[in-house]
Amino acid sequence: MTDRKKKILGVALKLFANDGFNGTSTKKIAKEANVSEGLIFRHFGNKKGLLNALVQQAAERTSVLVAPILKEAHPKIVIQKTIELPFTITENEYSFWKLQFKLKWENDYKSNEKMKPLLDHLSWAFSALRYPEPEKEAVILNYIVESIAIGILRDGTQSHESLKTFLIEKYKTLLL
Amino acid sequence: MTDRKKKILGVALKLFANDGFNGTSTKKIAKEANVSEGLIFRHFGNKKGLLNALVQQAAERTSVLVAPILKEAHPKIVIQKTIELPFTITENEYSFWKLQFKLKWENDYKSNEKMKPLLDHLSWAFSALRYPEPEKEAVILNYIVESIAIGILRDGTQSHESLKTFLIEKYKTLLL
DNA sequence: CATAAAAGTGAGTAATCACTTGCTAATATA
DNA sequence: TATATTAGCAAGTGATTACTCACTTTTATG
Repeated sequence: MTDRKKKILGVALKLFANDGFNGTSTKKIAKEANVSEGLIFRHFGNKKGLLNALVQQAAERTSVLVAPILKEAHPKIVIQKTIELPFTITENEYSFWKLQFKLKWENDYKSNEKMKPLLDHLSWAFSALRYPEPEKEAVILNYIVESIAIGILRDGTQSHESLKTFLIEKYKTLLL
Repeated sequence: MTDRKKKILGVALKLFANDGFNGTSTKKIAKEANVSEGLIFRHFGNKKGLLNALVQQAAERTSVLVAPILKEAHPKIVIQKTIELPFTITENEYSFWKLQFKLKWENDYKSNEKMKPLLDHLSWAFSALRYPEPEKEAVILNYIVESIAIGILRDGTQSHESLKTFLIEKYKTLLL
């Protein structure tokens, strides 16, 4: 991948995340990336192709992030690592996640199956710990984690830091 | 408020919720509302003015929905009613809530203070029930409820119905 | 009933949109 | 080194955009 192509992707990610897909013109992307507008279409075909490239990058990045949890064989640590997940977001990844969460509302990009493996592994963990309704516990924890991620994207990490230990302790003491 | 004005608001709500603000043209709104395009600008000044009118309607509607919980004086019922909140969404309100949640990602309409009174009342309820960290419990429950609402908007009510009783039971048994 | 205000229309308008085309510069490959 | 392929640019293109304006129709009010 050429430097200019990477630059286009980076700028598009930031602008799509902030101003939305329809709120961002290809002209603005080109200008901010110091690139001719035509180059965007040379590389990505059309505007939607540019978004698709970003979505594919995101899918790969997500699976990398979730992989260590899926490999984890100790149920308690699976839960702990899941809780810690949103707190591993660094500021330079904000645009990335912001776009991810925004796209969940677009009809074309619902794809909630990306988190399915994590949900299944969480169910297994709760089941191993003898929770009476492991699937529901998994869904709830997944919801909590997603909301925290959204909250962090809105207000920053440190405002939620105390929630992390609180949740970890909460789930720790509930395990008997 | 004239019939045509109401019609414009209704159509705009649906289209903004589905296709986004920037993804919806005033021409399309006018056509679907059987109204001249100029009338939109006569009534709302500009396109953003139309969105603002919808946002204001939403604020009023939200406070009406939350009001009975805020009046509730029994902490256990405050929690139960909060859990039940997302399940009171009917299908004809989907567009309304969809737009609400989408707007949370727009820089101009973050306004998360709308739910602040509910959050405070939840804190009070958990405090009254001798939870060691009532504020955090309130935040978590609020997150859960928001996520359920989002899930319902995505997959419908009945797929989440079992979660309701599960959560109510969960919070019931934890109270000593 | 007269008249002013409000509601409503439809044909514009300049600006912006995503995208194309014809071309040159760089890079890879034989 | 010759040549084919890819990367990149500048100047377009028609379509669409939010919005305006001159005008007519309806409603309210003294």
